[in-house]
Amino acid sequence: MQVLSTTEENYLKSIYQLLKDGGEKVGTNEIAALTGTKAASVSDMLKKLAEKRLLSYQKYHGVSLTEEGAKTALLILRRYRLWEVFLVEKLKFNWDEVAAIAEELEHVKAPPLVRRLDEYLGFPKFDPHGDPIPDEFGEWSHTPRMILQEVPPGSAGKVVAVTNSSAAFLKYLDKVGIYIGARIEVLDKVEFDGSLELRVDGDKTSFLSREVAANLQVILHPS
Amino acid sequence: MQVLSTTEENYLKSIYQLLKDGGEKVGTNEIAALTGTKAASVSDMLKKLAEKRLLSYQKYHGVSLTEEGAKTALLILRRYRLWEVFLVEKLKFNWDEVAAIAEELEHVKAPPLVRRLDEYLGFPKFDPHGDPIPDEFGEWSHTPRMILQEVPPGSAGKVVAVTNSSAAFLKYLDKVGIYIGARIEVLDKVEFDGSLELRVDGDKTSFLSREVAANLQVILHPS
DNA sequence: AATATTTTTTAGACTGATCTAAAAATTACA
DNA sequence: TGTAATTTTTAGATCAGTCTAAAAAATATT
Ligand SMILES: [Mn+2]
Ligand SMILES: [Mn+2]
Ligand SMILES: [Mn+2]
Ligand SMILES: [Mn+2]
Repeated sequence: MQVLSTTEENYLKSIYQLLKDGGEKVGTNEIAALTGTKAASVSDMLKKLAEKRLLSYQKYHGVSLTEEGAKTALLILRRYRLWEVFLVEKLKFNWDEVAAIAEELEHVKAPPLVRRLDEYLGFPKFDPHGDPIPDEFGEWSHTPRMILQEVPPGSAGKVVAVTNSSAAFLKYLDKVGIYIGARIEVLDKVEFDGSLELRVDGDKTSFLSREVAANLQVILHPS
Repeated sequence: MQVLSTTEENYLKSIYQLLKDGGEKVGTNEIAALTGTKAASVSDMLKKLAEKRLLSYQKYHGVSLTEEGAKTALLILRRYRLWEVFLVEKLKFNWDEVAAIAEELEHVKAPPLVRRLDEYLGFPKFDPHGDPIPDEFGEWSHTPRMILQEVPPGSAGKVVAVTNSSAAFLKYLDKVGIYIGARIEVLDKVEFDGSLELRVDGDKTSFLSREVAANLQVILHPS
């Protein structure tokens, strides 16, 4: 496992994220958009990371991560999510405030630190947004989840993750009383715009737009 | 308060340390030795930091920190020592293992993080080595301390700080059972080499060399 | 006071990360 | 299928931080 710069780590993680919710390959402009750089800079970095065998790169045809690149990305993600847990569970930050800080902390690489932090936090399996935390080998358990938007009316379940961690989205969820672990009953799906009518924790009744419901993951209760 | 790079922060903290246990001005070579760089690199950095009004610099005559430079250094030291407390108190690292990790963590500058960390740790006034932790204004209370080496035989006191934080030194203290808070009675001072015979916590009797005793600070018990 | 030694600065070069502008390749579409 | 639009790469600069080697200044020694 090579020692990477903060910048290299940030690129690697970005590429991982883009591949995860995209396809086989990811393009230069996409990476530039996500990392806040220009395509020219990305081209340079892709060459460097390909040189280090972290990704496979054919000019003009995008990149994908190698085995080693993917594993490295997952170990960065592990640190990122462990710090997120720390910031929320221990320092009492709200879940919409932790992204930027964890973005910095994730680059402190001392392995004993990561191990002890994990232990101190009680070996959490999920971060404050419901995302799984890879273990020290870059592995995690995949539990089957359903997108709330696709849950048929009449079903009930539990919110287990959000697939958008922007402060705006998370603050909105706070306002309507939705959180990781909240019990949800889908009462109706409005034909016109695809919005959902639902009950949260048995009492509150809310309407959620299609966009919002598409960014919530649930596990259905057996009915 | 300007935004400084990690490198600039490290230089500033080093210069602060050198001035603290040295005199009025500190020279280029000294800084190079402490930061592990070459004199030429230091010259460049001194120009840059002088430009930013963090230190006053006359070519060939060494540097001293300005008011703003000193305050900035103290805020870096604050973050460093708070992280040291975290690593020892919460993550259960030994006091000889935390320097390098805190050296990295100190550069995460998000102000809410530092505030919450301080709160979470219970607003500690001293780090694991007994060094005072500056408050958010860069201030701390100076309690009068005595160097163990200078304590007259027959006196008793409490260890409150170490003035050397090398792993070798700290491990040695572990071995002879000396720690921050340990009660010490000075039984005798050996004329020949200046070493001390003392009792630790009422039972164990040790001999400490002059070098070791010179790096321990105590507060004497009123007798 | 003159010379030798030490310290510090400058000159010039290199690396990593970034940019803009221009060239090249790919893809879209008429 | 040939041209237009888009995407990507290259060329050439800049900036921060570092280095070695050489020049300059300060300090120590005779
Ligand atoms: Mn990051
Ligand atoms: Mn998260
Ligand atoms: Mn540092
Ligand atoms: Mn300390």
